[in-house]
Amino acid sequence: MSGAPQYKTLKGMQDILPPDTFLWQSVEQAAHRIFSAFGFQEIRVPVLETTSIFSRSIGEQTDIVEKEMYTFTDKGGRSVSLRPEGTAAVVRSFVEHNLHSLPSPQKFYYSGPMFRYERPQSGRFRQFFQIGVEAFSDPHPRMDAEVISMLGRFLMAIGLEQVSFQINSIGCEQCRPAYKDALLLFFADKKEHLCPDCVRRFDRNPLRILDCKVSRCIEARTGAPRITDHLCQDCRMHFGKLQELLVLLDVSFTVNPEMVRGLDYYTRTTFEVTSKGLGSQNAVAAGGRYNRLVKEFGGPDTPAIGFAVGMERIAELLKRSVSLTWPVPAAFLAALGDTAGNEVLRIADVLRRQNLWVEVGDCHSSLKSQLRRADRLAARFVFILGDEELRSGTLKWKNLADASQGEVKIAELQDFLTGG
RNA sequence: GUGGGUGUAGCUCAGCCGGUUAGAGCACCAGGUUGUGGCCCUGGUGGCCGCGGGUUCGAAUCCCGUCACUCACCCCA
Repeated sequence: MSGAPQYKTLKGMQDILPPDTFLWQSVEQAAHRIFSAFGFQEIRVPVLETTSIFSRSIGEQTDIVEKEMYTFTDKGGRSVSLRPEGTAAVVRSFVEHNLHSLPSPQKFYYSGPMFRYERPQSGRFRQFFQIGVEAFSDPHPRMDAEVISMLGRFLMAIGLEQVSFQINSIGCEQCRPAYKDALLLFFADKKEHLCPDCVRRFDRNPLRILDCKVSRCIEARTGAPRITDHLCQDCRMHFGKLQELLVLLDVSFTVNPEMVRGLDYYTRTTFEVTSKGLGSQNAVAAGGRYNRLVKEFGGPDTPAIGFAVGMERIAELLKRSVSLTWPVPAAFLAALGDTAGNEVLRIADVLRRQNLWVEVGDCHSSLKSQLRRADRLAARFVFILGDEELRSGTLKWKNLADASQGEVKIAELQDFLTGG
């Protein structure tokens, strides 16, 4: 064998291999099933977009835009970027194709790879997969509740129940500025008690001080004003109604006024689903309402709400509770000699047309080695075709699990396999 | 971008106070007489001991550098 491989995946990128891919498929199928029941339809958007689509929506000042995007100039001299998240591109598509003219509300889901140039760590990759949803045109908290409960149903469907929902409202353009001022006022004389990161946050994004993990910052922020106490009338009613509906829909949650989201475009409702035991990257899904983004993209004034779930993190959690299973062949056809080898190919073709997984042995290998291969694949049945069987038009069958065996006519093989 | 940890066979690891041809388990392949897998036995394939330099008679082992992986910070799904 060769030594160190010449080519490897880039840092932060990974191959998803069997049997993991089977797990991924089942998660994707569950998403399609659950989301469809809520009226969400799939949308597929490019992974590459004009850079400004992301910088404008996510926020020029955010880390994502400032230092984490895969941005380059294409051969036409345009600045393009691999998408660091899905919402911006879906909003672009919504506006570009006038999707507001579809029956309202317009509900979409998508899945695919996202890219951020970050230092990888547990649960964090440079290419990572998200399944996301976006619902447009409904400003009512009913839609917030629908989207959040759908996320809950999805996580339940895939068997992920040891998670906690946290919700918050970060207000709107009416009430958030005043809250920000209150926060700045509160921290103004406590600046020297804050960690260096938070001193920086004080100027750039004071809300972030609220979820700093440094103990002296936690101390410094006791008694800090809470966003939930500074919401305007409309935002407060919206948030209250949402909680009422979540209770009605049997979604258990906690209100976390200190939860801050990283993207600039959120208004009012934000939420996050976390799981213990994922290391520090413990969010498996997150989202929120963004009522101004469509308009900012040149579309009609359209409210919207969405979320994204992190596939790698979900898969990681599921791998601990579900044992990964490989699919097994329905039949392994062992043949002895050329004539039998040909016949077995013909039989395999007939069975495969019925979508049965059939493997064929090497007719020039010993029966022993063919059986060993069948055993390794854990085939449900082995069928043996040699000179004797060719003469009588039969096959010897063997059940590898209990070593039982018998005979079956070639013509009746299909019934044998599909009948029971 | 910052800090810690780790790099020996496909996988999990031993060897590491320097000393003969670098090991184990698992996995893989082949045999253990005629057309029967698993279990067992035997044999085999497979390592520039991450890479480069230094110290030394001699380096997987000590030193320096570098790269990769990993965890954490930052940030986030």
